[in-house]
Amino acid sequence: MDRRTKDKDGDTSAKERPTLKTLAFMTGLGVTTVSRALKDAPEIGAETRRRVQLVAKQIGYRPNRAGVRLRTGKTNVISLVLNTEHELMSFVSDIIYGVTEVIADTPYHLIVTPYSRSQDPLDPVRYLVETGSADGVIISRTQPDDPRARYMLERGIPFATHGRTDMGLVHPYHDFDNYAFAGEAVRHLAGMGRRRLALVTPPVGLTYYGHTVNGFADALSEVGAGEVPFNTVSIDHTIEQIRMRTAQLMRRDDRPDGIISSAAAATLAVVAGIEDTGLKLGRDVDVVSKQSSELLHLFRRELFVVNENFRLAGSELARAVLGWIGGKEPGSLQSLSKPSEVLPYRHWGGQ
Amino acid sequence: MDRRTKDKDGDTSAKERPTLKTLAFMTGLGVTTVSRALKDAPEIGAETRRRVQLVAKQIGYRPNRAGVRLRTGKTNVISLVLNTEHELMSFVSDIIYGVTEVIADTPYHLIVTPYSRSQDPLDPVRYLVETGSADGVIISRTQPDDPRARYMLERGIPFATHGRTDMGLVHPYHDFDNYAFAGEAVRHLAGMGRRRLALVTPPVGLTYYGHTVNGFADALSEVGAGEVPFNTVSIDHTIEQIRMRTAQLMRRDDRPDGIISSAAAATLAVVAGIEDTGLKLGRDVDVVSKQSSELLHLFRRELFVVNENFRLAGSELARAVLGWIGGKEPGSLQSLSKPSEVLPYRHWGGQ
DNA sequence: TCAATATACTGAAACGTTACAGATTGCCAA
DNA sequence: TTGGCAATCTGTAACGTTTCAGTATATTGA
Repeated sequence: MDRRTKDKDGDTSAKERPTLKTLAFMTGLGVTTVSRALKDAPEIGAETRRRVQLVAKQIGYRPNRAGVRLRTGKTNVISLVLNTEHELMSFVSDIIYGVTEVIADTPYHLIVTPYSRSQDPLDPVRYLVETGSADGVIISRTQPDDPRARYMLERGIPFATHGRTDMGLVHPYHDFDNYAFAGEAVRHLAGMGRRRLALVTPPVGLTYYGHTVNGFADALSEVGAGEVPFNTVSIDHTIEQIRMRTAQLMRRDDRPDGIISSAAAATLAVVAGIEDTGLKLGRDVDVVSKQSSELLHLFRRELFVVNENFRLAGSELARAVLGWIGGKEPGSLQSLSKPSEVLPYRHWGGQ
Repeated sequence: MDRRTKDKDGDTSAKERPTLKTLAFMTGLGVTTVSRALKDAPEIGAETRRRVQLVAKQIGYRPNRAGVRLRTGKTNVISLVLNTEHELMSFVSDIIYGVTEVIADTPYHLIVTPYSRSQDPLDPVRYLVETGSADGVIISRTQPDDPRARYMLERGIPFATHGRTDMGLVHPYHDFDNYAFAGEAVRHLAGMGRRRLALVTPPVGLTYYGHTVNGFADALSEVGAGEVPFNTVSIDHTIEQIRMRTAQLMRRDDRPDGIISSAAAATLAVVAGIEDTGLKLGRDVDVVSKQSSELLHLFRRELFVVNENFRLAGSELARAVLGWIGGKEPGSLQSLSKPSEVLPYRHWGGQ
């Protein structure tokens, strides 16, 4: 018989990954006892518990995920559901880092579940739930009446949304206060004497479109400034479209003297469109933009920015899902991130 | 007895997810037969096979991943290993989309495994291999003598690297031809009469640092231009550092009249640094930069760009790992992406 | 002293899948 | 007729884990 044949108990070759059976053999206990000792079950003697845990640590035991998952249904997986066409570049990378930061010292893995324009956004969520592929889900591009949230609420699977819903249903979320952002931006521009403001909106249909538009409108009437409608684009449009439409806008007689943009990439296009018409940023028009990385000031120093931290969003969302999975009240897992004040140009790094 | 109690065979409640047992019950066959019929095993009758597959499709049977994984060890998971500090934003999002595009119609899931500055880059890879968490791994920031590639080669786990190694070992990779990029950039600048060129390099230690530097040096001597050493920064440095060091560089007597930058974010900082000293892009100095999204021309129209497609890289890498898993020769799963020509400003979208 | 009870541990079964080692049937050659 | 063989199908075991239903021993109360 081959000398390296694996024993029924324990390992002779020391090559295979240790299992509960290995631990049971080494400690002289039953696998049940070992299993319970590792999870601090009450009916295990204190010394036995310590002994088992010591040995487990020594030989680097790690529970087999497939075993656990098959037996308990627990996947130890969080899924981040992303739209492969319309998510912002910076959003994807930062939110992933934020999530991984939080789950780093948990047994959780992060899987990325994509969907594209052609698909119903509900598809990937349905897949995840039906196949039981994740213990928790994070979705973005949240809508006021979001079928995905409704579905997951029905099926009882923990999730968190980036952005709020407005369905009268309670669930964890993290959101940036876009109402406040738009308001601050308007007040800032008004404070500089700008009177005719235009808004580059978030995608129509998403909840924060409403927040932004309302913040904009409320602040406009508060400061007594006027709106120049600019409904032909949103930040979901291509750079080229935004640039062209901005140029069209700026050639009108009633062109705005202040523009507020909901995303950095759109802002680049807006500025290009402005300059295409020969107008000058800071003289003819001022622009306030949200950004998620410190790049816009390099682009044009005349830009005003408000920072939105997507890495924080990722962390908060991960914490929220884990909290729900861990049994906390969904209602207690909601957070709203306040915008920074509007920041003007400042010189970095130089002495 | 509760009426909704689950039968030993089949489902009465029709609420649970179908398994092989469900299928076996419905077709009147044994689970073994069903299992084999679903994977087109040869010893199953043609009609039985069709019948089983029909029923399976009808009731939406999906193999339980945990069951398969426990039994076979196959995880159906590809892991993308990312550095949470130094990866480029655009890299992360595009490469993820590229990968998901390819694995979309396979049973594979993508998990993101992060590591940070404080950790040995080998750690996450070791974790993946030791716990058997993935069938294939994709790594970036590849080094000429890469311990991760060496390790995975030893352990026999399929992987692909973004960037090449130089260890005399064969493995799948996808790379951008940075030697060609640097060469093209030099020739372009020389063609405009630029004679003293500086290079903002990739991170020292990565393989493509060498490729870039060599392409730069070879082309310099080919066209008879000179190098202005600029070794105090790489694209891994912060925006602020690059900006400051560029300004220092541009204040020297022997300042360059042409700069080549290996990444778009660094280019923003370089341009800012140039302008901090009162010099003008296009007049005093020309800059050629790599970019992965069409943004630099919006930034300064005088910039010259070469496009690198990270989404393509993601797809190629995914194809490569899947190929290796599927039994193809590692040596046949290598691809090199040629740079586009150097592109000057052009106006988009306008009529 | 005896039963009741608490304490510490254990084997067997089950989750869903695949691989192994048959079992059954029909057909053909000798 | 019989033996052999191909074509189809099947039960059992195993992957590693947790849960269920115990068992054995010591401790307690009366």
